[in-house]
Amino acid sequence: MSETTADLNISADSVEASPDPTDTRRPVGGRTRQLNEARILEAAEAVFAESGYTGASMQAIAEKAGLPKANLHYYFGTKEGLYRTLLANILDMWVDAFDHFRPDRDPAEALAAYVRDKMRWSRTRPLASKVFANEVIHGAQQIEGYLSNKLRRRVAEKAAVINTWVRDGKLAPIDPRHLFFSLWAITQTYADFDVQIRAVLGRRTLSDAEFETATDQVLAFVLRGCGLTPPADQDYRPRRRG
Amino acid sequence: MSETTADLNISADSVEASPDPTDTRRPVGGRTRQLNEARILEAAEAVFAESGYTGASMQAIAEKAGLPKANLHYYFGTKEGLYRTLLANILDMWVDAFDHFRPDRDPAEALAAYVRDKMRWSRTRPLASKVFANEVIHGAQQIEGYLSNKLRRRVAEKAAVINTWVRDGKLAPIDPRHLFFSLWAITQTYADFDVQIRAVLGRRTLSDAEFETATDQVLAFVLRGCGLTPPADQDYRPRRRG
DNA sequence: CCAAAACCTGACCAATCGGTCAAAATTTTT
DNA sequence: AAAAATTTTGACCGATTGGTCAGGTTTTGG
Repeated sequence: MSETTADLNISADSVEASPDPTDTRRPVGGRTRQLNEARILEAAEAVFAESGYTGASMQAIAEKAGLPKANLHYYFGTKEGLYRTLLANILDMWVDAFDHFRPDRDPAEALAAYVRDKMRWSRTRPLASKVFANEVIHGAQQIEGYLSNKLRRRVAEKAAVINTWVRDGKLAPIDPRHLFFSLWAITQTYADFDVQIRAVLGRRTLSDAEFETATDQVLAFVLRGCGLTPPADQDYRPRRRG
Repeated sequence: MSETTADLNISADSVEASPDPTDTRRPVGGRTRQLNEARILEAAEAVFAESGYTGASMQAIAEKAGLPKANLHYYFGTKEGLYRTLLANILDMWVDAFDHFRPDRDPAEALAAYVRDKMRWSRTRPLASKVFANEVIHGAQQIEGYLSNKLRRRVAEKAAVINTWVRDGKLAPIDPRHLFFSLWAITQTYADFDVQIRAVLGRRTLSDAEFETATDQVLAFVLRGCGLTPPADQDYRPRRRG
């Protein structure tokens, strides 16, 4: 397996492994290496998102990256190694959004900031979201450790914060963990199920304005769902059919 | 292609094709045929849900069904034919839940019935949900027609009903289509992302009681999100950590 | 400028894939 | 019971898969 293959079981514990003397990893430097690995990972994200893990072929990724197939194996060893590295990159960017939930912050503000972050993520990195969704749907074998360790702890930590808000009467009585499940589902559906959404809306693509509308709708729904009042009534009003 | 392969482009229009004299399909009878097709479809649902379309092999489906591979091709022609038939079966069961949204019905009751139906579906047919999710995430090439025709029309039809409720002040100002996106996402996540949910909750499996809790949480969240009052405050109360 | 390290890649391999087919076995119809 | 229709199945096919490797080229550091 490649030297750069991420070990999700380690990173999942948010415990950096102590320096291993037998670690043969080259220093992550190497301009060429960094450039090519980035190109390969970008291509891999697109192909894995489109075709799933098994459906994605190293050949297809290589072509999209503009490199010969053997080159991919040189940098990442195996297909699984490349896939795991990609997943690790995605998860790293993922966790930070939790930081909005702090005890001293206004619940409505925290929720709004979190939802907006997640919606922006669905808008700008839909492929990453699809790779993650595909992984979880098919059993999450590669990120089992992350889910039941790092993510689980992080959710428990933030659930405690939300529970204090509930206790103080700032929020409707809610199980924070199920709240998170709903928040994830609602926001990520705009990335994962974009085809369905566009089909139902009758649009080939969603403009920035349309996606803002979606975000406003989601936000208002979530805030009301938590027993809060959306900042201002949306200017949305149903129109009678001509 | 097999005679029993569903033509999703036709069924998607909810227009039954007029009897075609050149139609060479055998009468769907044949006890053996019906039995074996059912066995194969059940096995296919499990394998497609677990491995996705490309990841699923006819060999794996055959083994799960307890039949030789050539037998599958005899009944369904190609892998794509089997897959499309399976999808058609799933979609057929799907659409009916919409019927809860009727102008004369109480909005809270209609929403509650719909959510409960969808949650029950996630509980009893999680594999079907996963097959559908996988299909949509990877482009929905096989059900494009269904999404942009039958589903789109059905949503527009029910969106009109919900709009009247909004106009009458029975519901908070909501874009019904985005409401549907959220409802689908929230309920289906309990099937599609079950691994993640169980990991976060720290449970190997969810008992019926735990799933009822989830349903209650989702229902209360949705009703509040629509500007309605949940039937009774849940007995949920956050407990301080020992 | 030169040696060593890093990088590149065409050619090749065993395994698995979806699909075919002829011939045998079974069931249904007459 | 004979004939026809349906079902079963092992063997086989070309294509594609992930992965390997030897031997080349390029880059880097002293």
